[in-house]
Amino acid sequence: MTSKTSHINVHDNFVPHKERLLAAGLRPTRQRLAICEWMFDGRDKHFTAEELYRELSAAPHPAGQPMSLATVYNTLKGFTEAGLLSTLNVDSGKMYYDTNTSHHYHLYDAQGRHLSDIETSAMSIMGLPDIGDDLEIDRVDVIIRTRPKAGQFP
Amino acid sequence: MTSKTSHINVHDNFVPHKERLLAAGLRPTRQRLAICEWMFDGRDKHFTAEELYRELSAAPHPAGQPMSLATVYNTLKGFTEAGLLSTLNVDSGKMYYDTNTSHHYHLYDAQGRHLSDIETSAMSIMGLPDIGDDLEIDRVDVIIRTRPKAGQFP
DNA sequence: TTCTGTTTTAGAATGTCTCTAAATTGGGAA
DNA sequence: TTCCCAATTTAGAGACATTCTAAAACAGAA
Repeated sequence: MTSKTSHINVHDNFVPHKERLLAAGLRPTRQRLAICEWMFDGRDKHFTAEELYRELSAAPHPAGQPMSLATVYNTLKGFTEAGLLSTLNVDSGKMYYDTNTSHHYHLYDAQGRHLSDIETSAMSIMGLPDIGDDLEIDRVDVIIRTRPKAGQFP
Repeated sequence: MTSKTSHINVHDNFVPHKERLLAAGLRPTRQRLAICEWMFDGRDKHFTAEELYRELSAAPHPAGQPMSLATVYNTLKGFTEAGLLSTLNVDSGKMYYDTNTSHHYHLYDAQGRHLSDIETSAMSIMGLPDIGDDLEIDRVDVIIRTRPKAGQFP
């Protein structure tokens, strides 16, 4: 076990991201790799462009790379088009990105401004409307918005 | 029939709107009445502030009243807080308003940028997640996004 | 190493919406 | 009716998210 993994060093962390980018047809630049490293840490993440920019600008950070805000916007758009990210409209005014690209629903705590995923297997929607023969369903967005229970002291 | 309705003139159209505003605790100003007249024509409407502004600015129009864009924004915000309108986040960047204030779902044709309502009675959602004892569900937003069927020639 | 098309960048520009402070208005009181 | 005042409207500035532009930097092939 030790011998097999002993020559895996920190730089190897980039390899899966590099492959992921190449597979998506995106050139693995320093900036894209840094964003991948921050985003794809194994847990589902929901964030805005501004949040990602702040995270990567905050030095020291494992994925810290000086990067312009325009690059963050460009990259997130490119990743979304390439299918590496999905987008979410929780509130008008800013776009949310989601590292979970499978079809799923969302729970949104407006108080804490926190989003979490709900797998489609956990919930079911019945009675989808008839949309005619020329259209098909692209996706079904569901956002369950919660608030502190009435009579609750926050 | 004629005698009973013969002295109902165009100005009477404003009366229900005036009452609606007063009931909502809003002073029935010229601008608010014009917006009401345009919005509440009996059919459910989905629109942005900019669209309403353009509609009311386009003369001649039955509800045409010179009105600043700031007033449109202020009024829509006030109407929403008073429960006369509901809001909808279809795409980030702009807010959509809906004259249907009952709880319902939406069908969104991204091609034609057209929204339509789906009554909650027509659809059912099962398996809502457990959200703990301190929170309650504020509302469940559902947007069914459609696209032209693959292999379709638009 | 050189070359070329891609990517990044700073800063300007755009679009949506809010704020500010001054002018106008609606509706009650006199 | 006329006066008055708080509520409303307004133009314009400001704030914020995002996109655009055109020039500099870069990645990867030759």
